[in-house]
Amino acid sequence: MTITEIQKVLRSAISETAKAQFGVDIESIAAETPPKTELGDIAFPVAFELAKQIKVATGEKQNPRAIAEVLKARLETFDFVGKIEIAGPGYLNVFFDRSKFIAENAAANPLPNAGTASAKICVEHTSVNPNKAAHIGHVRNSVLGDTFQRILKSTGKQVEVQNYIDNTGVQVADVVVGFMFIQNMTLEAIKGLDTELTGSGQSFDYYCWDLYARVGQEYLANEELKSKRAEVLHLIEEGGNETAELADYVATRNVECILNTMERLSIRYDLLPRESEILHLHFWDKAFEQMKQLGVIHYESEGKQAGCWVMPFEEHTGDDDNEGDKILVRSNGTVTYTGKDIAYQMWKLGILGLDFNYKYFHKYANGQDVWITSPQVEQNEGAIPSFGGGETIYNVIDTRQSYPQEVVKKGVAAISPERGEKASIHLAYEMVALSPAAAEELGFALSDEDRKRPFIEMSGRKGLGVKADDLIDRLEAKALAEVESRHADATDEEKQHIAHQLAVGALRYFLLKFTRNTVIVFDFNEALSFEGETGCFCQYSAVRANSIFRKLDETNSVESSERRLLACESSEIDAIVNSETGTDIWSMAILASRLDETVHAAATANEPAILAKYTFTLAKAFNLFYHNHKIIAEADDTKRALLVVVADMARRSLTAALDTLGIEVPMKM
RNA sequence: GCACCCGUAGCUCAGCUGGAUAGAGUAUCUGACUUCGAAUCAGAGGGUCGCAAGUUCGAAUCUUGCCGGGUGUACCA
Repeated sequence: MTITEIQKVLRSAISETAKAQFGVDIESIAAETPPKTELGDIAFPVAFELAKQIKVATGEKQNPRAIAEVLKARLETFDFVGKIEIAGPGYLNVFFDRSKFIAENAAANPLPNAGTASAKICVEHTSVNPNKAAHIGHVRNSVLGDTFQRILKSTGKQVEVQNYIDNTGVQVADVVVGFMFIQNMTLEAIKGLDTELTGSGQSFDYYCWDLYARVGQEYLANEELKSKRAEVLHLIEEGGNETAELADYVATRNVECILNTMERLSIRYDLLPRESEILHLHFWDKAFEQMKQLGVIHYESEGKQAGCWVMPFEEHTGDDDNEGDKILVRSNGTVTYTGKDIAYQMWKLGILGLDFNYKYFHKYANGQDVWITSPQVEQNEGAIPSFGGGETIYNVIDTRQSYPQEVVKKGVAAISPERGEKASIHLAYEMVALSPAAAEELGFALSDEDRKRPFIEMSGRKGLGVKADDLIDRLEAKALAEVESRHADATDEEKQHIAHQLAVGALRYFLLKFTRNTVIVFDFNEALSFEGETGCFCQYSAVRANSIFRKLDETNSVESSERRLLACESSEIDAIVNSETGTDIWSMAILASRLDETVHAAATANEPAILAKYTFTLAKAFNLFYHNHKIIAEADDTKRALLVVVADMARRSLTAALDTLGIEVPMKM
């Protein structure tokens, strides 16, 4: 039995006993992991809760320890239980039968549910405006989203990953203004520039990064240029004209660049839904009609918002400057982002009654396909997968967009009350900001006031930010130097591959170790570190584990060791595992067995950091285990077999945990 | 004004639905490479969990108030 199964059995036994012996119904039974192995493998603080309930029901005051005694007698009858202790004021501490547990879990899959299909879940992440290169703030979004979808898959869910392309928004319009009215370039000229850039090893999205910042600066001084923005935006939204064609080229090229950046980090998508299709395939019109009929929005005929369609928002009141209600349709008839997102989310949930057209976009190096939406029906080779229609949808979006996301959620819930607000989940996360020192390191002049601030927000408009590709390049270069110093004999290709794996591990772990609602104040030293709580540390631990198994001969292989353990008396194993030095062997085994439980906890709490922390703890525990036990050199046959089996449990669990974080284990490092 | 987030070791952060002696990393100091790889391990010092009340057998965790920092409240996204 796995830990999860054992917990389930124990919980229901406690619940039944509570009902039978004390007449109390207890809805949820908390199970804890004791702070130390010496205190047990699972702890139930349930006796305190029961004492309280009994007092409420009968007025009778019972001692928690006496209640725990009754539960103890019941739980002791299970064969997987070694012993039970009542500790402190009434903790019920359960100790597993160690030899039995190891024998049963030695060869178990650390993630038993992965791959078992169920109702589909849609995860939207990345959704970078396609007008410039991605910076590390965008990468936090993508890494969180990608890791979360991996976590969901590890719990057995079927997941579809979408990256929304806002190809008709203001930000794309700004770069288009830059190309057309600052650079005076036609579409042909831009294509020529693109070829030129590619030829000289530069990238289109970097060029746009600088151009976008320049447009932002020019707007401040040039009113005429600023007036072009609305014009251009209108033409892009309308489509079927030269400006729209130019914008489409610019946006698509940026999408390609951003997808390349993300692929460097093992982040891939199934579908790229575009905003232009939301408009041209009349998704909004349909959602708009439904909301009008249901009365969830209304037309404002007077006041500040006269001429607009708005959704009321009572949760917080407006002030002198702003109304509390949210505008979905502007007085000029155009739709806001929030409005379009309502239509998009309805499609994601399969309640819109319309579908996109699809075009094959790209095959990733690993064989995965990514599709993009299209205004017209396309001739595709092979079948188009079925997109959208998720049972639950997760939207990985900056916490600064919490307010419009609440509006979207309310709109969707109003149209589909039976699905309700639980169907759409905003996976919010705090921004990645720069320390004043980091901003200056990037060459930005700061005012004295700025220098006193706790952090400086990154800004695409100002061109202030750490570009993702730059950081990955720096990480790879640094890792390569380290690999070079340790494995000078390896081929260049091999060394580069390892350096790449280490860079990905470092960056992904760095962005995952913080919980979602922590602002990451970016620091170059910390982000570029390979020591301490880093991805590299976890990878190193796994690499060491693997090197042991490469050196084990046939008679000591994992399979032989498992056979040897099964053949010997359990008392013999118990003698080792229950001895003083054996306790940390057991600690290693039980910790390695908690991956499945941890992945479920991370999925339930929508918090990938829980898994990152566990992975680090596991790696640390293995390093200690590795230090304290000489596995290959162990003289005692049974103990050696036990060490091999436990080390194997640890490395498989560590490898699976890292894989769920999107981090590979190098061959050597 | 209103809504949301944060305040825990010098610094950066964990702390699960209230539970056992509040933990990591980093920095500082000390020790360990003839070994399955030292990108590692061990040890030491370092805490009024912002402040104050309340609920409870029990509070870093829940409630209220205050102080300090941040974000949002756009006919941007």
